[in-house]
Amino acid sequence: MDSVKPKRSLVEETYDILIDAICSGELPPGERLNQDVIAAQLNVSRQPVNSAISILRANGLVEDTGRRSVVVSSFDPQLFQSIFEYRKVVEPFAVELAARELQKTDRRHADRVLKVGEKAFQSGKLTDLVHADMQFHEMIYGWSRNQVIQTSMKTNWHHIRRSMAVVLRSPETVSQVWSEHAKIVEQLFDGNSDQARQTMARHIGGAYEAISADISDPVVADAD
Amino acid sequence: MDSVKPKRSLVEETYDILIDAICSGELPPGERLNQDVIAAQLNVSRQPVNSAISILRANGLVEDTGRRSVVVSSFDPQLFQSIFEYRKVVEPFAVELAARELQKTDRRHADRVLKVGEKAFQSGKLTDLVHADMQFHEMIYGWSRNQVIQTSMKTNWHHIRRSMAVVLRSPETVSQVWSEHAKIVEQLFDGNSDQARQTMARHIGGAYEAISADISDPVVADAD
DNA sequence: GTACCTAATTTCGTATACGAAATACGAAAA
DNA sequence: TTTTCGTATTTCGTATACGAAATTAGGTAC
Repeated sequence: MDSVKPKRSLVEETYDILIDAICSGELPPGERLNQDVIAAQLNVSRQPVNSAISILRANGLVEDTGRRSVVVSSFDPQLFQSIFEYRKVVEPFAVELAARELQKTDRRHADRVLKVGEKAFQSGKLTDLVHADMQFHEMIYGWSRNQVIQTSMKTNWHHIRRSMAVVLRSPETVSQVWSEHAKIVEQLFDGNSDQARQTMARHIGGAYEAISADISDPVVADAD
Repeated sequence: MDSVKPKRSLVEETYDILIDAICSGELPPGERLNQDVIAAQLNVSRQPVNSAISILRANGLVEDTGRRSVVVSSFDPQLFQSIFEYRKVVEPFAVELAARELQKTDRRHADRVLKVGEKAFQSGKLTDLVHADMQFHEMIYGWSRNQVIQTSMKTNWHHIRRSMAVVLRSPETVSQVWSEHAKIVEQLFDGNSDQARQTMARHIGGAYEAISADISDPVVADAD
C-alpha cells in the first residue's frame, strides 16, 4: 500500500482548494480573488496564494481585470460548445485506442466504476454524479494510453464541472447516461470496438444536446 | 493604434524565458534548475523565479526529483507518439471545422504564412523552420474557432519543439512538408474540405514517420 | 582504502517587508 | 446637487529574511 506522504506544498494545497472552489461554483465567474483574504482563510502567507493564482491565470481559470485584481473567468457558452465539439471527436477516438489492448482486470475496474455511478444516481447528489461521470470517462482516457488525451481532458473537466454546477440534469437524462456507459463497456469487452466508438459518439452528442439548452446565456462578471 | 504596454510581470517574463530555454533544448532534459542562479542571471529576486517554476511544474515541463531540486522533465518517446497519434485525429478535425466559414481575408494570411515558410526553408535555420511550421498549424487551429484545440495544441507544441531541437530533418522532408501545407490551403479554399482533411491526415502521419525513427531512444537525466 | 558519522553548506519553501499603482473617499467648486 | 481633483487606503508585485531539509565534505575508525 502506498502510504507515502506526498508532502504537498502550500502552493499545491492552495491551488487545489481554489480550483475546486471555482469548479464547484463556490467562486462564481466574476468573483474577485483577494490574496489577503484567501491567505487569512487558509492560514498561510500571501506568497503561496500568489503562486497558486499565477498557475490559475496560466490555465485561464482566472484573469486580470486590467484593474489591480484578478477575477474568476466568465463562463463562455462558446467554450462549452468547443469542449463538446472536441469531445465528440476525441472520446470515440479514445475508445478506439482503448480497444487495442484491454486487460481482463480492467473489466473489474469498469464494473466498480459503473456501480459507483449507480449509487450516485440513487443518492441524487449532483456532486457525486458529476464525480462519477468524470471517473468513467477518465477510465476510458486511461485505457487509451494516450497522455495527451488525458491531460487535455483534465483541463476540460474543470470547465465541464463548472458548467455542471449551474446546470440541473433531469433523472431520465442521468439514467440514460449511465446505461450508455454500461453499453460502451459491454461493447468494448465483447470486441465490438467500432460499435463502442459509435455509442460514445452518440453519448457525447446526446449529453451536449441535453445540457446546452440550459446554458445559452453566458455567465459573466457583474457590470460595474 | 494599440500602443498600450502589456506590462508583463516578472513571473511571465521568467516563465517565457525558461520555457523557451527548455523547448529550444538550451536546457536539456535532466538539467537542474537552480533558483538562485536563474534569479541572478535575470537580475530578479528568487520570488518570480519560484512562481514561474510552479507553473512549469503544473504543466509537466519540469519535475521534482524527490531531492530538493527540480529538473527538466525527460523527453519520453511514448509522449511523442501520443502527440502524433493525437494530432493525426485532431488536426484533420481542425481542418474540417476550418472549412465551415473561411473568410476571403484568411487567404491573404495563409499566403503570408506559406511565404514565411519558404523563406525559412531557404535560410535553412532550424529554429525558423520549426517556428514557421508552428505558425502554419496554429493558423489552422485558429480557423477551427475551437478554443480547446488551440490550447491543447499549444501545450503539445512545447513538446514538439523540444523534440525538433534534437532531431535534424532532411531538406527533402522539409520541402515536402511545405508543399503539403500549400496543398491543404489550396484544397480548403477550393471547397474540397474533405480532401484537405485527408491531406492533413497524411501530412501528420508522414511527419511522424519521418521523425520517429530518430527519437527511438528516450532522452533522460544522467544517472547519478 | 573503505565505510560511516557528523558538521558545514547549499537550496528550497514560506513568511515578512516595502514600494508602487490603482481605487475609494471626501472636500471644494460649479 | 453634481463634478472634479487631491489624498488616504487597499492591494498587488517583488524583494528580502528565515528556518528546515538535504546534500556535501571532511575526518575518524576499521
